[in-house]
Amino acid sequence: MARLLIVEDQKKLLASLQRGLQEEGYDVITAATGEDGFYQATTAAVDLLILDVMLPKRDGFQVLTDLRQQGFAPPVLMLTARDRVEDRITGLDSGADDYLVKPFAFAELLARVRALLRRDSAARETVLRADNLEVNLLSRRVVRQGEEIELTRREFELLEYLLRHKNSTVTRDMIARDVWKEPSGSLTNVADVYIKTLRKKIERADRVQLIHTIRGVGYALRDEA
Amino acid sequence: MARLLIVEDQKKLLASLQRGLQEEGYDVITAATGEDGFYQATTAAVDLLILDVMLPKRDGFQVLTDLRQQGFAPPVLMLTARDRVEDRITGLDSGADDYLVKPFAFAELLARVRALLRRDSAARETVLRADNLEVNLLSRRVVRQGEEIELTRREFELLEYLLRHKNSTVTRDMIARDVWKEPSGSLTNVADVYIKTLRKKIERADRVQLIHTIRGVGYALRDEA
DNA sequence: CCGGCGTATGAAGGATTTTTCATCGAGCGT
DNA sequence: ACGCTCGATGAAAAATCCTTCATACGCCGG
Repeated sequence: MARLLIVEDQKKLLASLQRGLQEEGYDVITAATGEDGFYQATTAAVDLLILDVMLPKRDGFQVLTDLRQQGFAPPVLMLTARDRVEDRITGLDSGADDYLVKPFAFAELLARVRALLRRDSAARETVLRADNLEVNLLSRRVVRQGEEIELTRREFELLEYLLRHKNSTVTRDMIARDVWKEPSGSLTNVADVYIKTLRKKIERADRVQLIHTIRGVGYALRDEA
Repeated sequence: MARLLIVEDQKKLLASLQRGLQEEGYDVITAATGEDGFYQATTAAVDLLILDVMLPKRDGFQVLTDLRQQGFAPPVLMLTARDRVEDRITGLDSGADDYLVKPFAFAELLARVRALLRRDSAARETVLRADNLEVNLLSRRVVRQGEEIELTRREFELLEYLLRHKNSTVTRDMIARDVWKEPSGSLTNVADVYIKTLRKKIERADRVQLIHTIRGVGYALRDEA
């Protein structure tokens, strides 16, 4: 589950936020000062930061500016008692993704947290699909029907190539050239062998055949959606 | 510049939003009904959708739900006169990324639009940098000073991890947990060994040291730009 | 039905990657 | 400066991945 960092100096509020968010299943870590918050944000692997503006020593705006400067990428939800429009604009422009004014309903905080995490993970997606097969090019994870499939580098590259040419036939020469980066007349049957291991891994329990043999030509990954 | 779609049935508000956003340099298209909004969102290449909730025929919630269903990915900012917490939660949970209650300050709308667009483009970024080192997460190619560097899977993942935590210290435990996906107290020094191979490959001819040892803590990839 | 061509398959060999281990060296506190 | 701890390093073992090869199978034309 996602890891949240809450930076808030009011003990009672901090405790109740932590408890509430943990009950929702989040992994919550906390800090009570701007300095500690900064430290935790840069050292723990945080998925979302909930940051109070009014903090002793270093205020939230400053912490956030410094973090973004450093390349801190996760979404940030600012909390504050200050309800002036200028404050909200300052917060957003110093790198916050959302801005919630105290007092707020916990349920709304939750909804905003969900929205921020949802977008963050959605935007990172670079996914190729066919049938119920999903290939994430960034995380390099392959999933079919909720089941994760482990592929080696070559297998992954071959599958990516087939997916990019979805519903059209690719010849062995094309594969040799583009996946193996070898001259046209590659003598061996490496590609055949890899097609086999791909089939074994991808078309196992699942009965829908994706990779079709085009006799005399090559292979085709078909998505009859 | 980014293209925004505004869906709003109040003519005067729509016109003033359009004008104001265009003055900021955005490419603005509009719709006055839920149906037209849905159509435009699915056919024009929209970077951000500003969506009113109260619309004739199909209301904003429904339009949004249908759009997300269809795979509509861009961020959505909902506008509404309804200020009940439940409405905001409904909006966020049906796929909105932000929710602004009328009447609002135009400057705040602008700040929220900036924040949404900023996050969206940042998350799509697929290149990590430090000094003159570039790591492309999609092609998995690593280049320093124009020279291509070949990394194995583990080396690449470790480097990516260090870069994602640029300018902060990562402990061996963090590396073990997040790169090797192993429980905390991993007994061996695999990470050390990989740090070494990374250093050898990345800090070769180039004299600028990137990976620093933080004695007693871990390692830090520093970018003193 | 048979032969021939093209594809599938199993297994082995080779190459690379990943991990372990033993030892060396460098920084830090006393 | 000494000793101790932590990190660096080289090399070898283990695991995995990639390629090759020999053979089996199946489709298609005659």
